[in-house]
Amino acid sequence: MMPMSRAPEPTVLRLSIYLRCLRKAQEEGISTLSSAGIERRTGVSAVQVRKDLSYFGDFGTSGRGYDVAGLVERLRHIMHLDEPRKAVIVGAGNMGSALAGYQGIKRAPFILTAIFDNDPAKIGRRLRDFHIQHIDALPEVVHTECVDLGIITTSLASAQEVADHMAKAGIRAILNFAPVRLIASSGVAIRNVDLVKELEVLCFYLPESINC
Amino acid sequence: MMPMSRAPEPTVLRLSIYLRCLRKAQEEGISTLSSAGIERRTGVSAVQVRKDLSYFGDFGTSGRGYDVAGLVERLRHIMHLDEPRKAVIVGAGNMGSALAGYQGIKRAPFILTAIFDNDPAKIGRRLRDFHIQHIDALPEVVHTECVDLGIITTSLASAQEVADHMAKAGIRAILNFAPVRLIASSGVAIRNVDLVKELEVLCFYLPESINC
DNA sequence: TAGATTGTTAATCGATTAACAATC
DNA sequence: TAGATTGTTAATCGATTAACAATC
Repeated sequence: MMPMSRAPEPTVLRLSIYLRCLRKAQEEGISTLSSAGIERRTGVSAVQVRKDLSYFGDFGTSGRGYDVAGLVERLRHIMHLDEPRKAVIVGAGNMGSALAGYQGIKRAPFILTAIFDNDPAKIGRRLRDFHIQHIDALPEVVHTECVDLGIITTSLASAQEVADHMAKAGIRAILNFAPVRLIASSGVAIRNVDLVKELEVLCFYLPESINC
Repeated sequence: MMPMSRAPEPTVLRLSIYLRCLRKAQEEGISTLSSAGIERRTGVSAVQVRKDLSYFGDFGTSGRGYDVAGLVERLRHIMHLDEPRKAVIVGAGNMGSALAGYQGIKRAPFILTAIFDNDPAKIGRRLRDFHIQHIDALPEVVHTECVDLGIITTSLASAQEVADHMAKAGIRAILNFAPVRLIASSGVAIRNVDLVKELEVLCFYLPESINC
């Protein structure tokens, strides 16, 4: 009935899954999808889909399901993806370079705006479509370009300092690739991509030495 | 008391956190750490730490805490990180290249063994310390080198096919960077790193247009 | 012994699932 | 109307937290 604000985090993660599924359906020319249809395409149970969506409003039609285009628009709005979201990368190493070339981060609504580093040897050098800027220029760029998202691809040693710089510059959301749990400034959302952790967890589920 | 096998997944994820914390403490020359000490260093509550460890055995000493070196060894064993773990990358694009240069994946117990692609133009070319091999060579390499881990950095379009190839070649654990939920062959553990999803979730938690 | 800290059992909390009335 | 499907309330499930006896 009423949009209740506080959705659990697992729900928010699934919204992104639904959005991807609906966009794909849209490309396939499908105009209506039931929660059962979304289950078939995502693996998330139909009742979970309906429950998740119900946190934000009534989007479906009894007996028919959800209008695909309409729900895409609603989800885009709910997730704040209906206007451009500018991002900057700090750390012009391997990972920063890979992300700067990654299409997913350059597609709407995301706009990759600048890349920073603190290594004097790198400043001014070209990386993909960008010139690497000194980290000191971050606040200026964040301010003039209205940057929302900060991506940290520095070494472990610099990550917390960079996160603090970002928060101070006004960035309210950080994606961190350094293998450290950052201490968040208040009001700053942080998500961590921890590749070593992922590999270690996979090893846990691996039977010991199957191949040898 | 008794090691009870079935630990919940959140527990397994935290084991990796504890291991990192303990290794750091070890480097700092700390020989004993209580669950309260681990809480201070990781943010995971002391009772959670004790509960998590209790799934696998009794590792602590009442009144003192945990022997750091001993617990590191125990955790390494529990997580199957006490012998080399060979990994291959499929997809020699930006992300594959970045991972091939990433130290975290080259440090013990991980050994990056080979990189594959299906683009004839790339085969044989040098990438970091490797020569890119044709994907058809995957089963041979997996077999002779005893590869445990497969990392997928291909496009969305190829990811499922590559996952199937990996499973058929005998790889039992896959780390997937393509933005798609892979259908796992039975007995194959899969973890997904979904960067667009991470960015979208961050946007959800972002207030709308603060900087503009 | 007294103080500190573990490992476990019971209580709580939060998310998922089941059941179902409402409605197109 | 009959069939399909939604949104919600109640029941279940699983993980976290609290309480505490055991023990070094």
